[in-house]
This record gives sequence, structure tokens and C-alpha cells, in this order.
Amino acid sequence: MSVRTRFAPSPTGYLHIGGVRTALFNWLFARQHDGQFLLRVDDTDQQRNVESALAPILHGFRWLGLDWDEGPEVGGDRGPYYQSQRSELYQAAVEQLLASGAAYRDFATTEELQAERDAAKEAGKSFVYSRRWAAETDADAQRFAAEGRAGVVRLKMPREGELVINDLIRGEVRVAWASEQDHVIQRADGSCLYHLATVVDDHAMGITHVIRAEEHLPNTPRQVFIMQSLGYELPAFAHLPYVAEPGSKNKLSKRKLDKYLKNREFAALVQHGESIAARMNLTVDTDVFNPVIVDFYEQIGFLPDALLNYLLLLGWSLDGEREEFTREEMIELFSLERVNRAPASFDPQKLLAFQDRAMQQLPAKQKTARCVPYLQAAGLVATPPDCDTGPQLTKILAAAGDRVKMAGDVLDYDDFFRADDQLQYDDKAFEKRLVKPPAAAELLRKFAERLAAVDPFDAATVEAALKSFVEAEGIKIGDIIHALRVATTGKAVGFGMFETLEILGRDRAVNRIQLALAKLPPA
RNA sequence: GGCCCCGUCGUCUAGCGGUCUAGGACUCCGGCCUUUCACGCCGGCAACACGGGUUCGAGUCCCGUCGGGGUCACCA
Repeated sequence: MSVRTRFAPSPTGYLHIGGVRTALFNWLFARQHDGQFLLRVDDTDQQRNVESALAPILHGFRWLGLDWDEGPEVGGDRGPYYQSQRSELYQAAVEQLLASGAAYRDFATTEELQAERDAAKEAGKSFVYSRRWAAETDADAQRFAAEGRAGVVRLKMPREGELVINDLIRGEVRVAWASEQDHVIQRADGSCLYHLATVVDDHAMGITHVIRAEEHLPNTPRQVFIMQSLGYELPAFAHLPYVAEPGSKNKLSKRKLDKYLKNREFAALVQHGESIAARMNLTVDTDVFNPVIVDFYEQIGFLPDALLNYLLLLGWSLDGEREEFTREEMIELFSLERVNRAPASFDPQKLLAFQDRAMQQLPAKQKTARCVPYLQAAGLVATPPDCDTGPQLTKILAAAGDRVKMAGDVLDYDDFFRADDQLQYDDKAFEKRLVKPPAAAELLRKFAERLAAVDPFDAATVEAALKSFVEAEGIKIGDIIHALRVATTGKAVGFGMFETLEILGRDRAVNRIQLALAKLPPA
């Protein structure tokens, strides 16, 4: 039998990083076994705008390259893949459960139930529903209904014995049936609840391995009860630990951004992202522009493979030594047996390290292609790009090397794409390197003259020219190079000065020096 | 509080009774390189929660304690 796994997001409007890891493990497991990975939309609850709330999630999956064999937009022969469109199946299951006595109609009001709960608490005992308002017969049901009561359908859970779950990650988990409640599976309005729906769908869709986050572990007994009552074969279960907050063991949550911002590394990541967004004149929706949400990484130019590689290691390891895996290697080497049982904290720094490494290994051509859209978004490059943009950018990226850690970082080199008279100067650097040193202006003026005669105008020749200039003037290289950098790029930092000048070209370099000198206050 | 899960450096982890004076990675701290920044290189700090067993021998097995977390809906 072919392996079939699924990821069942509810349409929330964003893709959570923890969810992606769960999806990744499901995907890897399915791919490794030449099985199918499906996406199913768990929208049994509310939903208007399911489409718009689902779009970002599907977009995230596509960006990451986690393809699904069946599900929204791709179809499949076990559809529909939206739970809101599968009510008849649930209804049939409810009726079967009712008929076999595994479920009953219950007419208790919320208040009555609460009273029982309170009483149990008062008595220091755990709550066990009396089933007082359970309708054993149709006549009972009619009588209750006549009283104006609304009926729901509850599971008639066993109250003796225990359930043993053989979890692929956790091993044997034993739960006493007595600790379970008679969970509601169908509301008074006829709509069905998640537990019923997920079980019915997993069965109907032929899911063989339920790989999900551990917060579902406590839900498993009731689901197993439904499966058994319906005569379904049980799938294999694998409960993954959840992804925890940076530096804590609490579950990572989208809503606690403010709290995470107090974490230095996390805050640094956010700021880095914000600075990139700002340079693209992008007004960010702080609700989504958040390292807990996958979209964040796409926006600032992360490599999907780097994110995936990091996430893979968050809870799984091959041997404790090897950390880099290509997609193919992940598929080949992944195993549920080696998934850790304890929750793992999300570490922005380590994620960055993976991204950094992946970016360094990215072929120049691809790097260029990934950076172009950022320059376009910032209005620095035309759409489509002029024909000299590509070669120019490739040179810049080669010179920048590993300074460009994510595609959005290319905006650090915006000065190459601005007209000379549009250069923006870092005020502090301008002051420190050009205004303050008494000799700076004169040195720059003299060197500009030398520069105008350099031929060929390449890094090596420019370097030789500067070295001989420095020698002739009897100064240290540091006495002029900083001023030169600020004058030609407007910035205090950047990659190699000689590469910078070569890329700029003679005319622009000289022109920029003149413009900077002109901005200087009269001596 | 009930039920369940978990517990090796700050973080991610290796370790499946002896090869562990506990290994790797990220971070951090020194040093080197150097025109700034980044990279790189060299070196360093840093952990088996605790207590009992079992055993010739325990990070590794068992029990307990403590600690952390998840979950207890007519949410998913």
C-alpha cells in the first residue's frame, strides 16, 4: 500500500513556521516512500473568504517547493479537499455512530453541563457526564425537543480500560478511557466538529500516516474511538514536538511578536527585514511581516532551501555531525525514528547561518536573478532591466561576496544604481571622513586628478595608482581610502574600494569625488 | 487542578552500558588577516536537572523527586 500523508491547514491567512515544519516532515515522508502528500483545508468552523485566507498558505507551499499531489487547486480523485464541502460524509458517519450506539443525541444545556462540572470540582472529582439528557430513544429525543432543547451528538466514550497508542516518535502512549469525555461531534445546527471530520477524511482519503504536532496527542484517543467505532483501519501516528519560542519552551505563537521582540536575535532579524522593506518603500503588514510567518522570509529574499534545511534540523538529526542537505538528500535520509521527542526552540541566528551558507553556495547567475526584483521594487532598476543591468549586478554581487546574505541585502549597494548627483551621503560618515580631517579634501582633489588618468580602469591598476599616490604623499592608505569611499559611495562601509571604483568606472568615480568636494563647506 | 508529553553546553543536537577527562553546529569571547564591513583561519568558555536503585561499570536501564511544556470547547 502506498504511503499517503497530509497536512490540513485551517485557512487562517498565513503560514506558520511550525506548521511548515510539520508539513515538511509529512512531505519528506511521503516523497521518500514514493507516496502522496495531500493538502486538505480544515474549514469546518466559520468561513467566509476561505479562498483569500487560503491563498497565502498555498503561496507559501509553492514558494518552498513543497508540492502536493492532491488538494486545493490541483484536485485529485478523493476530493473535494475542503471540509466544508464534505458534510454529507460526516452526516453519514454520525448516523452510523448513532446506529451502533457509539454516539448519542444529547440535549443538555450549557448551564446544566456547567453545573455538573462545578459539582464534580466541588467534590474534588474529575468530571464525568451523567448522560442525564442523553436521548436513548427517538421518543426521548422528541420529548427533549418539545421542551425546547437543542440536541448535539456526543461520543459515548468507554469509561473503563485503557488505550495504547503506538506512536512512531513517542513509542507506547497509554491513556485511561476514564480520563476521556463524551466529546461533541455534531453541533445542534447539524455541522460537524473537527475530530469527526478529520477522522472521516483521513479514512476517505486513504491517509496511512498521521504526522502532526504533539498538541494533537491528547486528541488521539477520541479519534481512535471514532475510527474503531466506524470500523476503520487505524493509520500510523507520529506526534512531532512543537516548535518553541526563542530561548524558551513555550510553543511558538504568531500572536506573541511583541514578546519575542525582546529577544535580541529575534529583534535583529525583524529589524533587518524592516530595513529591507523600507528601502523598497514597502509598507509592511506587521501581522504578516513577522519571522513566525513564512511570508516574511520570502519578502526579504531568503532561499527556500535554506529555510527548509534549518527546519529539518529543528527536531531531526542524521548523526549530530552533518547539517547540510539538499532536497534530494533530505528525502533520502529523513526518518521519523530520528525525530527528537523534546520541543526545539526556534533560533533566528542559526537560521541566518543556514541562509548565509546557502547564499554563498548559490551560483552567480541565480544570485543575480534573485536580486533583480529587489532593485526593481526599490525603483533602482527598470522593468524589464536594461541590458547592462545584469552584467553590472553580477560584478557587484561578485565583489560583495558573502556580504549579501539574503537577496534583499543587494539594496546595500543602491549607490551603484543612482545617478551621481542623486547619491545619498551618510551624514556621520561624511562628517567624520571628509569634513573633519583637514587634509581630506586636498588629498581627494589630487587623487581625482590621478584617477582621471588611470588606464585601464580596473581594480588592479587603480590599486597601483592609489598605492603610489599614498607613497608620494607620504601618507597612510587609511588617510585617504575612507574619504574616498564616502565620496564615491556615500557610505562608510562597503566591499573592496578598488572593485568599487572599477565598477563605477572612471567618469562616475571622478565625477562623484568632484560632487562630494563641492558639498564640502568652504575651508 | 486532571490527563499526557518532555528534561545532554545559552540554542539545535550526537550519544542506543564500558571507546564520554561527553562529540559536532550556531551564538559568545580572545587572536590572526585587513582600506571599512563581511568572510575566512586559529584558539577558548560552556551541558548529562536531582536522588535512589540495577550493574564489575550509567548520560545511556528502572523508580521517585523536581522542573518545563502541551491539552482539557457545540476551535482547529
